Amino acid sequence: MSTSSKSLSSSSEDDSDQLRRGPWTVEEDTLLINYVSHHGEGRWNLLAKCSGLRRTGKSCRLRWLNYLKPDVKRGNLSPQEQLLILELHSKWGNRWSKIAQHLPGRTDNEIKNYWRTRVQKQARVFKIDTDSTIFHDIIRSYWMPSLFQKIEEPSTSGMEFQHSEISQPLDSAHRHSAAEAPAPAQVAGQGTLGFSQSLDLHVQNQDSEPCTSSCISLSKSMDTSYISQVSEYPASPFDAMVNNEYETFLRACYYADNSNFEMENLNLESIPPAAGNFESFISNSHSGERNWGDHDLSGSLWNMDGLWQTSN
DNA sequence: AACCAATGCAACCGCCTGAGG
DNA sequence: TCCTCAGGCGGTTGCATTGGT
Repeated sequence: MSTSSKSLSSSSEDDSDQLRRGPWTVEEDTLLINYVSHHGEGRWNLLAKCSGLRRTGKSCRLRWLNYLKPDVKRGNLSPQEQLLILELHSKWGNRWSKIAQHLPGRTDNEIKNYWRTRVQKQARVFKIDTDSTIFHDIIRSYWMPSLFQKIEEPSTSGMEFQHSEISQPLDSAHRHSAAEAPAPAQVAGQGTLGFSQSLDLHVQNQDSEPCTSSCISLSKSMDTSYISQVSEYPASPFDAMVNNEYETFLRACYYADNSNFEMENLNLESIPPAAGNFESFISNSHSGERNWGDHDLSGSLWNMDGLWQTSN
């Protein structure tokens, strides 16, 4: 965003003692860039004093790191990056700077904004807490597979994924009967993230943690050295559910139209009537009350608009 | 065309941590 | 051990932009 057109929210040019606040001007950016190019990063308070900028050191640092630094990547987050954010957030929570370390060119601020504007928005739509296991499972069972779907589609991105077994049919895993289903520890990653996809990621390990589950193997333009391996997923909350309910939920997710597998398109209103409310569905499941289980989902699918429809 | 609400994002705030004296 | 300060981090705010009516 160009700051030159923005007006300063406070202070005036002739108020020389006052620190400037608000959007940065082109002149300020130029001053900062010139100073850093000659003296390097760091010692931000000194920089603020010596550069002629009437900004706090913190403000200078932030402007540099989030906007002016040459390797800052701009533009929309790729599906790969979104997937990585979701994955790493499930591992580390709101450790934005730590997450950002694994997305070259992306800043913690940008990732934080992405989370708040995109991910939390969905939680509001569902009227559930982003910290809830329900929401985490929606992400893993729906959003992340949709991103994988996008990644699989050619020419949607300059970056490519290498994921073994990713082309395996979506339903191959969850078609296991409850008896056949792997134990929760084994399901971790596959039972929650893809529930059907074995995402055996092979990533260089920065943290020397064992790479035990789905790890994303990024190639091409994304430097894999930045990607830490992802540790074990927590067991799916659905592991505790009545098997039939879990199975039914997975079926519902699977029948979603792959061509439009977008979190944004997930419309709980369009889910089969008895399961229109996710929370009640979950609670009913836990209480043993059947919900979708009584609903014949065969032949039902998500249409191109992400709306639930039945074939008859 | 005008208004309003929602959205996205840059920037700020306040707290925490670690280094140095 | 305590104090001070710079830098880092996560949370929050403010405003320009966008989309709908």
